[in-house]
Amino acid sequence: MAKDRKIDVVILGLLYHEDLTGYDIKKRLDGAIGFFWKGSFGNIYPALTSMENEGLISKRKSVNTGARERIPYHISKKGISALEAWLKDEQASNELRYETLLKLYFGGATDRNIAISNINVFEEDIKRNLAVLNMYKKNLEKVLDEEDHVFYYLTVTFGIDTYEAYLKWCTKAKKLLGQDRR
Amino acid sequence: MAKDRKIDVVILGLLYHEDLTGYDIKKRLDGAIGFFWKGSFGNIYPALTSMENEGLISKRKSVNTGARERIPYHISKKGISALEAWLKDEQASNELRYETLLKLYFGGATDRNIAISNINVFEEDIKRNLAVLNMYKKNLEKVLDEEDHVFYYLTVTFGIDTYEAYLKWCTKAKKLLGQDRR
DNA sequence: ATCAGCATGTAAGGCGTTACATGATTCA
DNA sequence: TGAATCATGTAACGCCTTACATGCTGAT
Repeated sequence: MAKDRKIDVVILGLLYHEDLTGYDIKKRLDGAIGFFWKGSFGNIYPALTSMENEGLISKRKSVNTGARERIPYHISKKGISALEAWLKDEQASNELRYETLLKLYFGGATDRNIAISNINVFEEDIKRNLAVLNMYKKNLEKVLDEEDHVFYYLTVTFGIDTYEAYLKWCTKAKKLLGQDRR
Repeated sequence: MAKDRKIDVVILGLLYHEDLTGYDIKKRLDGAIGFFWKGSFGNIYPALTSMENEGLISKRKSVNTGARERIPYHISKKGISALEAWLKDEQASNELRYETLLKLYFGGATDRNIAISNINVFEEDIKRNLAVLNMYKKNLEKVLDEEDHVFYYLTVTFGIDTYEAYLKWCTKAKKLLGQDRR
């Protein structure tokens, strides 16, 4: 498996449950997973090719659903082993790159209203995302007893809890910047 | 300024206050900024060179402090304009890539204890970081009235608030995974 | 008729990580 | 003596984003 290409394990994780095409995988990444991991076509398709060469996954016969051909992939035993090895490996790289915080950190270089305005933009964005996550949560609660849904539920509540913390911080931050005008 | 190379604005933001060498800049990025933005030598030095070619910054005369030469950089008027333009631009890309959440999402592929163990590793990591951030906060509170320190303070409290939310979530998550064993 | 969505892929180019090269000073 | 820190840089390599190419189907 490619050393630094994390999309590989995302693909393996998804294929563990069902055969999927590259397009399907992209759809999944545009959903709930997208809140903590992103992927693009130019990222996914080459990964599928190289993972097939490594024997981690295999092509199933392509299906024509009317539109273009669909090429579903299937996980192999080797692929399952690789997925398990990754899950058991305790080290995980968690990184956030928050341009909003960067702008705030350097906010002293311009008018303070710019900083407040940037916080507002961030706040609106988070509110939109929070609404989506709450919808996911609501749907997941109905099926919490089904296989693996606890895990999906937990990633969604992680998002909700942190986004709610963000919103509280936004309020505090704007208050501090407003009051403390010098 | 390079289109997609965000390290440029980090450098400009830091140079706005004082002349710094590449090494100094790396030190800053290893401190409080590192919680929301990272940088490496192989990232910083080439950026300094290209930004000098663009006239955003300029070399000051190199100083020998005994060890190797130090080459401080100074921000130009053009550099200040670029920094301000970036601050005023409302769009900001905020991305998190949380491998821990990825492992949790796909946690159904192995023993549930693996998932719990991964949460524990994450929790310990967050606790360590939280201790550092609380120290930063304590130090900043003493000098909150000084120029720009409100901004540094706010980025630190952002980190503290979200990390505390993470910890609460960890407790909930482990409880749910423990109880709900099927 | 046209646009959105389905679907697979390639190509260019930039960006970043990691390791390496070099070498002085300070401290244990 | 040896390790850590100071300090600047280069090189290899891989990864990812973005844009492009292609073309069908179904809905408006």
